[in-house]
Amino acid sequence: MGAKTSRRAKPADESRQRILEAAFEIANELGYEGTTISKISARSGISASSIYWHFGSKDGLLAAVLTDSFERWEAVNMDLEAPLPGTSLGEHLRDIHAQAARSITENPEFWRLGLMLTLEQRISDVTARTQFLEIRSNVLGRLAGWWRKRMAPELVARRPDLAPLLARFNMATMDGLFVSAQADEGWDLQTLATMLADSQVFLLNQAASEGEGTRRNG
Amino acid sequence: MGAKTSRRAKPADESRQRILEAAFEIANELGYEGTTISKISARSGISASSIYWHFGSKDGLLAAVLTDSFERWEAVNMDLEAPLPGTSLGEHLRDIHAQAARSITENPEFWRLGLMLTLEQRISDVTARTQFLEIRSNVLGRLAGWWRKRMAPELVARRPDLAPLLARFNMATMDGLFVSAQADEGWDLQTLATMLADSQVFLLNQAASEGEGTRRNG
DNA sequence: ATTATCTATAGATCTATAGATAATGC
DNA sequence: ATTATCTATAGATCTATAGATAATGC
Repeated sequence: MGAKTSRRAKPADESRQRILEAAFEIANELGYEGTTISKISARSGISASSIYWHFGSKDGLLAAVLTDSFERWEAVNMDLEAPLPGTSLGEHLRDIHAQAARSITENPEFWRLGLMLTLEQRISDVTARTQFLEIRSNVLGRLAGWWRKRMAPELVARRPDLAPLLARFNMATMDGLFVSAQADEGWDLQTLATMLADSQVFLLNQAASEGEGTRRNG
Repeated sequence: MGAKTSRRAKPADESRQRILEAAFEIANELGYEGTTISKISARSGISASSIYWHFGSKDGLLAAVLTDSFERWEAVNMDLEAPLPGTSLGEHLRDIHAQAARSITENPEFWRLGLMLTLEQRISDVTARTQFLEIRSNVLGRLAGWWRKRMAPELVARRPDLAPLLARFNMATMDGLFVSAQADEGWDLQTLATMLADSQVFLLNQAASEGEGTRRNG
């Protein structure tokens, strides 16, 4: 009943966008396995066959969802700057981590989706999972580069493993804070971010002083 | 074809166990949403109706899976001891975290399942999810208690928030190492565990020395 | 009688495609 | 002609239950 549905009312890819949004929301709530074309169709109001027309397959759709949401996430979260002159490394790190902690609570969607894809263990035929793992490894590389610039050249030469380790320690802790925030709203993420910043400064100093005169043991 | 299936060949709850195992494996690979009675039936070789007879519902089955796997996990992972006399806190922590890192790679199943349940955001009608969150909060409480015993009474009185914070920092980092290990096999978890131990000792000392004469600012 | 299993099946949901149809761009 | 949509539908899979059947424990 009511007006006959007019086909092709929308310009170009407004529908595409609606589908991506609905799929992103559902994948975020339920993971890859819980995301079905049916649910996406119901939420977006666009027929299942149109979804297939746009994306070809569930795998293709989820891959597009990941790319699309990554672009938005990256714009907000990946500006790694050098500390301003006059700012200590410790202060700067506290700022950076505080910002990261804020983004964990304010827009957790992209990272949550990625972590769910990481934990779901299908043999690897999920394109979106592979994409996320690549993004993750890329972010890690950028973090390591940032750390390398904060280290004295002598230290970089003596401990080439240190920058990647600090980067990994960083990412691991942030992943952990992320999961914690999902499990329980009551965490004081700001304080925990400060603890991480202070720990990193300590670890860096520890490594630097180990080299002064003494040969490392092990 | 072949011999007619004999019903009720098995004693008491051997079947129950087979179902739990199959369900645990599948839930581990695919999360709650990806776990279906059909798949469990196929993997365990036990008919769907028998599964319903044993567990009543999918929710009931997954709740049983979580309880059952938690018991096995707890037996291996939750013996928090005091440091032996003559061992420094730092050395002891390194041991503890090294052990935790080993268990992350050696039997990640229970914790992975829990994290997947945590990240999947269904409104909360999943009993297993609630159970895991309670377990998590319980583990956190035990960790905080452990830390409190390592702190001078004066410090406990002055910074009652410190033990829970160290516990949370600990758990967050371990969650993060866990996720990292799932994403990429190449991590040197032992070194990262050492970094965590050293950081905690540093944070504890930092808090202790802050109280010597100076009033904390903020 | 109770316990534990099976087969069969209803009804929902899911993936994917075929084929019709309407708007757009030549 | 191409683009973007819809309805209809096939066939698979899923949840859950009914009802039959066999072993066990009185």
